[in-house]
Amino acid sequence: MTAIDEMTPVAGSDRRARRRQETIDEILAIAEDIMNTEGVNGLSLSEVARRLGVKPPSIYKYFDSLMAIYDAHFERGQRVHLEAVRAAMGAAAPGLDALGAGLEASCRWCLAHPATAQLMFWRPVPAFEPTPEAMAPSIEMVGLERRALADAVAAGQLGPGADSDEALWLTSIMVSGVMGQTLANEPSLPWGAGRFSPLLPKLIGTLTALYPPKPSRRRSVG
Amino acid sequence: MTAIDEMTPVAGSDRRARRRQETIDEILAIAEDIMNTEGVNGLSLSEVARRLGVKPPSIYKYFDSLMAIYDAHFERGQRVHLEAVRAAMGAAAPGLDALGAGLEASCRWCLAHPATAQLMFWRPVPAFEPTPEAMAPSIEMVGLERRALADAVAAGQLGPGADSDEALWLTSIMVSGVMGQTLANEPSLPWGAGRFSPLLPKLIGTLTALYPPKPSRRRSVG
DNA sequence: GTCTATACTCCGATAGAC
DNA sequence: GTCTATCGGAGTATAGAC
Repeated sequence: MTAIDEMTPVAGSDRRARRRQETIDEILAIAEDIMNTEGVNGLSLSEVARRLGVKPPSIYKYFDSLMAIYDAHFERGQRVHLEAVRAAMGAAAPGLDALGAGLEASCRWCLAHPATAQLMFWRPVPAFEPTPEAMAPSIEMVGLERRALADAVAAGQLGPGADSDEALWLTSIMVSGVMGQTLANEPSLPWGAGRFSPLLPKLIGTLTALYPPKPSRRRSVG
Repeated sequence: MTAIDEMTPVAGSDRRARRRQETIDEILAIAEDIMNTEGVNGLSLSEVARRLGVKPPSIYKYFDSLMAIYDAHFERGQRVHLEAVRAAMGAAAPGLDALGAGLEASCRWCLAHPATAQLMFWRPVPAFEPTPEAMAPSIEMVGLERRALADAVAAGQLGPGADSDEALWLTSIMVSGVMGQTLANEPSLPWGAGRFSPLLPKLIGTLTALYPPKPSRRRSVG
């Protein structure tokens, strides 16, 4: 539930540009705080200004509109979330391990950024439509998961049917289900506690039952 | 996406009381329409009055506040949803069939009433806390599912571990995942179409892999 | 980049006449 | 049970002085 803090590097090392970027970062962090406490729809330009210690018109020097703040936060969320998942997958063995590690990292990140996760994955603000640029990281995200499934098939951990859109959608349903129930019912419990989050590994394990590998020549099975 | 229409029977057959109840029903139907088009948070007393053809103060003759409208709609949603699930389960064979039929009926109902479902299961309005009376049907709902799991164990369709809280939570995760992905990504497709809703039976089927029945003396296996 | 001032629209809710 | 009138507040956004 801490705000995304990201030291955005600034192109020219101009002091003014750096100061400006800091203000933008601060606005986005405040916006996330507001959404976490007031709900995603509770974000307002006026409240951002109030907490930043300026008057509402000043915000327009940094963002064109309230929706622009939503969009910038959405884009940043997608990007940081993607990096968290990528790092977790990279630290695990390719295949099922990487898939499980990535999905757990995704859930942990969503639990730490509940409002951002809702904005990204549940679209509770009808008036907000993310720009294509903001959506870009999510395409890469799908690619990561797809590759992990293919690796699992290549390693003999899953049957060939797992290298498919269907398997991808099944995993997204499982993660979405665990996250949805966790965020709605026990948002303040740490990951691994409560009724739902401990069940993620068991759910991912069902992929093995859904796409059983050929029993011959499989690697690393206990 | 049609509004819940419910002919609420009125105690005394007084004409005035009947007319009043009709107005209340109409207000709730309008409220659902507004939430379906403007988002759950987009509900406003003024808009209800506008569509009903009266001035905002008149609404207060029927509901004490905006939150009272949320609560009445929440309570009605829980009740009607429960009845839909109960009917579907009652028409199926006890055990896994009834469980699957109930969960599918639940999903179909949620897809037909997306805003109500979000209000009931995702709580997107932070200022709204349902009253205990409004929550009551959801307890009965859990009982129905729990009984179906127990029946499935008794019938030898699932192993004894399925008569458990864990199995209950797993099914709720599966349903929540399918519904969340469907409502967020393909809310206007009919049930059974698209990427996610066709996968519900497959997910429920994984219960058999998670809680395998004793291979002896099982009934009705293909 | 900050501010004041302003224009505008919307909201929930209440008082009191009819 | 309807209305008018009103209160008090919220919000987004722009114009223009400094």
